[in-house]
Order: sequence, then structure tokens, then C-alpha cells
Amino acid sequence: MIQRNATIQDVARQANVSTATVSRVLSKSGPVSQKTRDGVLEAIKLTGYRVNQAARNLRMQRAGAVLVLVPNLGKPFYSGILAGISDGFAGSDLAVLITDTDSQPLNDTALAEQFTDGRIDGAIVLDGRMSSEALRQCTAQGAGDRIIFLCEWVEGEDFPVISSDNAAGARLAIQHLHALGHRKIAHVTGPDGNVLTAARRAGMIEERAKLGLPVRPEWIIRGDFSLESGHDAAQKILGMSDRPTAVFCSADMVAFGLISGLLEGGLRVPEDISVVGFDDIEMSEFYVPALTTIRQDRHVLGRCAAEVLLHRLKTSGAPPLPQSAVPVELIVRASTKPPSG
Amino acid sequence: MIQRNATIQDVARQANVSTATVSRVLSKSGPVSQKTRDGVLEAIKLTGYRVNQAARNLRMQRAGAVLVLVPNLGKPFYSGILAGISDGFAGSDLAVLITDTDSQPLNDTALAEQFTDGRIDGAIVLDGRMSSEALRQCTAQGAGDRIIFLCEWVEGEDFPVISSDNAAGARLAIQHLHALGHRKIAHVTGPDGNVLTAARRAGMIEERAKLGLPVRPEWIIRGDFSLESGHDAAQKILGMSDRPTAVFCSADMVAFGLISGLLEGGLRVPEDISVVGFDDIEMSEFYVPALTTIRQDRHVLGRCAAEVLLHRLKTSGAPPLPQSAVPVELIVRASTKPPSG
DNA sequence: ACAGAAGGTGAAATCGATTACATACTCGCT
DNA sequence: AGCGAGTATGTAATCGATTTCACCTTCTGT
Repeated sequence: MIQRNATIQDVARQANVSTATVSRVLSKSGPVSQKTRDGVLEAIKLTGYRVNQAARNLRMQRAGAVLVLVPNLGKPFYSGILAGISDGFAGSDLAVLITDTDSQPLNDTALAEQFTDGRIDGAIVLDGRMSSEALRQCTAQGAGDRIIFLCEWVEGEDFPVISSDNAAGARLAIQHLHALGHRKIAHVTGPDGNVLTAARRAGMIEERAKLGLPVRPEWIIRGDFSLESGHDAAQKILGMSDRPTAVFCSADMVAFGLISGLLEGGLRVPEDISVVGFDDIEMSEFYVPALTTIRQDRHVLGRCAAEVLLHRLKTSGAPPLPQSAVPVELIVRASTKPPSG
Repeated sequence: MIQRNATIQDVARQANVSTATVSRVLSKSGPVSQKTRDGVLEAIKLTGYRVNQAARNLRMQRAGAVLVLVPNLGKPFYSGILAGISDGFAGSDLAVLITDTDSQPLNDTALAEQFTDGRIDGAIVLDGRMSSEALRQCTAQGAGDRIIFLCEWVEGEDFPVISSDNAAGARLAIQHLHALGHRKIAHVTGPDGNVLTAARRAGMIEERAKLGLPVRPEWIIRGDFSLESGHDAAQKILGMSDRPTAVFCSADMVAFGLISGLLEGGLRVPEDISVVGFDDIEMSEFYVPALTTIRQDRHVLGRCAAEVLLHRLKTSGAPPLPQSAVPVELIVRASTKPPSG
């Protein structure tokens, strides 16, 4: 059986019909009598025929794939999202391409070229650093309504965005700490210029103001969502004269780095200082202390993005997207408690 | 500029040559005079032409993509590997498809069908649960030498395998604990039937025997590489009459779960009990206590697999693969110390 | 001066599907 | 009987590239 794969021609010959008829049976387009249909199906089984995607895609002027742009595949935060995306595309016959924009930075034209090259039908972008120029190119290619942003987005562009309610998450974190009795609350931000950094920081500042909490500029510490930046932030906090009693971190990984750094400096968590994270990655439940955090439903985020894109690809009319943010949830664990003294 | 993309025909017309010549310029196959070459390149620039991949793939009888089968995208262990794979394929014009075999289990024919459908040219499999039947189907399709295993593999099949030296890693872990003075060493295994479980357990048993360390059956605790299984293992250890003074875990995640569970039970790590992990995922450095572990170079593993597959796709002669395992390294951190008392 | 090799080019077949269009047949109805 | 509608099917064009083959120039060596 070392022969080339059966083609639609082979099936047609076997069933004594034309390729057009076979195609009709396959795609259920157009009328076919029950008898010929049975004959064709029989022939398909006999020959072991499977439609060749390259040929179909060429003829139908589609690519049969979507691209997912992830800033850094190495971050556990993304894995749940990717699983959700995979899930969302499971029924469709679209393949999911994944590219790490850290290890292979896209230049301004790269994304648009993927469309032009007929490599992809759509894209889900998780990287807010995408340049406006790159997006303009995609729109010029007519790919404008086949791109959607997930989690992050680019300020000033109006592509559909699926994301968690970041500001609400930040407010939840502050409310929780406030309810425990904390008044001096610090924040380790994400990287400058990142939209999530902005949203979370804004939510925190707003809530801190609403609750009338004291503010010191040094309590806002610049981070970048990484373990290391959390670790660095710990040093800064250890060196402060007027130390906060609680820290709200912009990501769980930051919180881990922070806690690790604080402990090295002799501060206990949560006895001396409370810590709240953001994301609720799988690890957070098993960190020591288990991390109080804001849960983002990563699977739903991914799945939702996939479904929206899928819908847009099917009915290219770009239906209005329900722009509501995906809700977040406060998960209270062991890393927060009322301030001592 | 809302017109269809330029085709090779448009370029040919623009440059006053035939499509054959344009194709020759593009693929550098066959002779073309400098003058026409320049003309064609000029025309390409003018029209903004880019080659349509679906058409090229159809004609060249290839898919232009490789598939990566990952057991669970949610595990941070895999992200570094995927980044390495992406890296390895960066230069090629192959797209990387990623599928999570947990969320979309492959039936026996699914992988082979991807080949038949002309969707993929090759596959990197990270899931040792692949059935022999599925692999047989691929071989029958002539795809046998376009599949390579990474990290895990299927016993009894002879596909190329890229993996770390798991047994050596286990031996390193035991040697380290022994050197610290530990004699009563437990092990939390991976899931039953997993090849890594077997390799690591074997390495551990061998080394324990070589060093003449005491053995108790209950010191080998069944796990499954997950946080939860580590947490469960802690309960078992807490309940033992003759408690081990150190535990070698089959994965870092297991170690985290274990430490978290031990602490809940009132045991301190490393003061009361030492813990060694396996993998050295990013988190391990920032866990509290920082985890002593066996490092697998995930980026190299991924990259290496990509390169081997790439090579095999280019020269379909399936060259002999250097079957040496990727070396591992002992990383000593804070979770191990000499036994007390 | 001429055979033969080498360089340069184009026409047309090809990859394997989908689909517009044409054709043929069967009804039902006037 | 004849006509229109509807059903069932086939022919051939098409998607956009690559590649075979044939042809025409130029050289080169004798």
C-alpha cells in the first residue's frame, strides 16, 4: 500500500461519477440523489480518500489557519489561555499557529504578510506592543476585521478586545486589604506603557482614593510582571523608612518574587506584610504561603477570543462585539491577614 | 488599493516575461540573466507581490507546517520547550501548529490523518501516551520518518527521541542528598506507565542501591507530575512512622505541592526534611525555599528536536540520529541541607 | 565553418480541489 | 402535447504557484 494518496479523481472513477458530484457529496452543497450519494460514500471508504487541504484552501481562497501571537510562551499565565483557544477552535477545521513575539519579534510588516501570503485567515494578538503601523498594514490588506486582541490591546486602535476587568480586579484587591485593616498599601506595577499596567494601576489608585488611604509615591514600584522584578521590589520595600503593610502585585509571578525577596530580608508573609497577586496561575494555590490573588479565567478568555474570531471569519460582516470585560474574582488564601500592631 | 493581491501572473506581465521566469528568479532555480532578474525584482517591488503559500504548497506537495503535540499546555514545563521549538523553526518557512492532547485527545487515526490531509509535513510528539496503532498508521502513510519524539517516547517503537538524561538526573539527585548525609530518601514518582517515571525511578533505585542506602517500599510514593500529587504525597509522609529525611520528586511542580503540604503538616523544609525537584522551571529559583533541582535545558531540547526534524524533512533520507541524551545539571538551592540530629 | 554544449526563455501541464454553467431527465399542469 | 420548474449530473474553468520540455541564441573547440 505504498501508493500516493487517493484524490477526488480516484473516488469519482471508483464511483462512476464526476468529481463535481463527489465534491457535492463531500460539502453537502447542491442536490445529489440518495443512490449516488451512497455510491460515492462507498467509494470514499474503499479508497480511503481524504480531502487535500492545500488544494481546497487554494481554491477557496483561504488559509485554513489562525495565528496566535504570544509575548512570551515561557510564562505560565499564557498556557491556560492557549488551551482555551485550542478548545475554541476545536470544532472548526482551522489550524492554530502559535508564535512567540519575544523570541521572534515581528517587524511592522510581518503580520500583514502572513495574511498576504495566504498563511492565515485571522489572528489573535496577546501582545499590546504591536505597532500601529503593523496594524495599519493589516487593515490595508483587508485583514482589519480578522484580528482580535486578547488580554492586552493597543491604545487608540479599535480592534475588538477580549480581556478581564483589570480595573475591577485592582479595586477588589485594595478593598480586600482595606477590609483586613491595611491602610498603607504599595503596588508593584507592570512594565511602563503596558495597557494592563495602566488599567490595574488606575483601578488601584481610584480605590485607594475612594477609601481615603494614604499615598506615598515610593509605594508605587515599577515592575514588569516578572519574578525578578518582584524580587527587586522586595529590596526597595525593605529599604523604606515608612514601610507599607501590604503589597498588591500586578501579577502572581511578581508576588512570588516579592515574597521570596521579603523573606530573604527577614520579613514574614503575611505576619509582617500581606501580599496580593493578580492572575491566579496554577502555582498560586501551592506557593508558601498560598497566594491571595485576583483570578482571571484564562480558559474562558482564550475560548471566548477563539469564538469571536471564528464568528467573524464565518460571517465576514464583522458583527458588533459585546465589549464587556470578562469578570474577575478575588481568591483569598494565606498571604494576606490583618496587619500586626 | 483595495484590490486583490498580486499574483505571479501580474509580475510576469509587468516585467514582460513568463511566469516560469518569475518563478525561477524567486526560487533561484535555473538560470536567469542578470538583466531579466533585475527586471523581475523591480516588478515584484512594484506590484508588492508575495507568493501564495497555498498554491506553492499544493504544487510542491507539501503542507508547510509541522505539528507539535503537547500533553498539557497548562504546564509551565512545556513553555520553554515550545519557545525552543519555535526558535528552531524560525529560519525555515514552516509554520508551527500546536495541539494540546489533553484538551483534544487524538484518536488512533487523527495524527496520520493530519499527514494524509496535507496539513503537516512532520510532527514533534511530547506525549508518550501515543498509541502504537496511531504510529503504525503514520508509518503506513509514509510519514514514519517525519515524526520525532521529544522528552517522552513510546517504548518499543523506534522513532528518534530527543530527551534529557533522566536516569543521570535521578542519580545526581540521590548523590547530592547522600553527600549531605541523608540516608533515608523517598521518591515521588510520575504517573504509572510513563517512560519518564520509569527512567527516573530506575536511576534513583540504582543509585540508592549503589550507595547502600536503606529501602522501604512505602518510600516510593506514586505521583503524576502535578502539584496536587505532591500535596497528597506530603500527607503520606507525615503519616509515616519511619519518616524519610529527604524526598526526591519527579518534577518541580510535585516538589512545590509537597513542600506546601509538609509545611501545613508542621514540618519545615529543609530543616526537618530536604526536597529535590526535577526540571528547574523558572519558578523554582523563587519558591520559598528556593528549590534544589535537576535542570533540564528546555530551550535546547526544543530547539534540538526542531533541528532534527527540519533536517529530516530536507533530506528525506532519514540520516542516523545521534541518540545521545541531553545532559542535565544539579542546581543546589535552599531546599536541601544536611539532616538534623 | 560547424557540431555540440551551455545559457536563457516561454508554452503548457500539473498539483487537487470547488463551482459556474450547460445539459438531461422527470414531473405536474394547462 | 407542450412548457416551466425542479432535480440530478457532467464539463471545464479556476485558484496560483512550479516544472518539464522545447526552442532559440551564443559560445567553444577543432
